[in-house]
Amino acid sequence: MRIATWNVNSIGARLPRLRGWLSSARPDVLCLQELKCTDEAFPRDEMAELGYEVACYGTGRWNGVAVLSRVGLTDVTCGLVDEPVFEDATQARAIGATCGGVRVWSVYVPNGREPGHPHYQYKLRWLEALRGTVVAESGTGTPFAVLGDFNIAPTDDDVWDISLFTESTHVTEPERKALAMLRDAGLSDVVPRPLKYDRPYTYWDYRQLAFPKNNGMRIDLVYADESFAGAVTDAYVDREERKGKGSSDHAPVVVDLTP
DNA sequence: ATGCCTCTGGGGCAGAGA
Repeated sequence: MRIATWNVNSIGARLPRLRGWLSSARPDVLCLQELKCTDEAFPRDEMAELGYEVACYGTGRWNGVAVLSRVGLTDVTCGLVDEPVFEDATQARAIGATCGGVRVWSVYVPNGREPGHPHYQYKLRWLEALRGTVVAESGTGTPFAVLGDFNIAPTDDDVWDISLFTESTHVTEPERKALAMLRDAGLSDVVPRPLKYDRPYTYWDYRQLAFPKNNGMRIDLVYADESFAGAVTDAYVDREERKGKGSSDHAPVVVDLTP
């Protein structure tokens, strides 16, 4: 069984690349983030042509998450329990579904903007709500994982140059502590192979030749419980998908499990 | 090293991304 996660940075702009990637990689389950579309605008017919059912949660211009599956799709949950709001609005950042006997959550963790910003506090509160969902749903014997854009680099080696991040989100102690709390709740970080170079970055900025220079970050993560992690046979970052015109700034992370 | 930022909404350019 193949499960993947990909921040596509707009499902509309990425549709040709998404179709091509689904046809070649053929994941059984794909978690998507940053749809930037409403539920009505999601290209369900195009996904159905490729054999995928869709569960999506999107509100338009920003955010938006989905789960695609060709091994069944049930028990869809939109949003976290006690999910915090930002500026009085709930944002579409988490969707859970059960696919082929595996429980997955596709998440787009708030960016945080900068330490001290209200969005940063929102990010930390949001991660606490995610932990609540993990505690409630993982470790039951049904393989469970949270996959998505966590907007946190777990270690200093997960950014290309830590000295450039002294005033930045993504590497602060409270953010990393939130990840540690997820691990304390029974999840482990399924670290993918990089395919090239020595670090499995998943994101490279569009600017300043970041991708050719490999100035990347590992912020798209797979946090899996024991049942899920124990079944993993391989995991890799599909950096080929970051190349060329019309790419997302994130690459897919692919995990293979025993059937 | 595989390309010097891209996306949406709205109809210009602001806001977000990380």
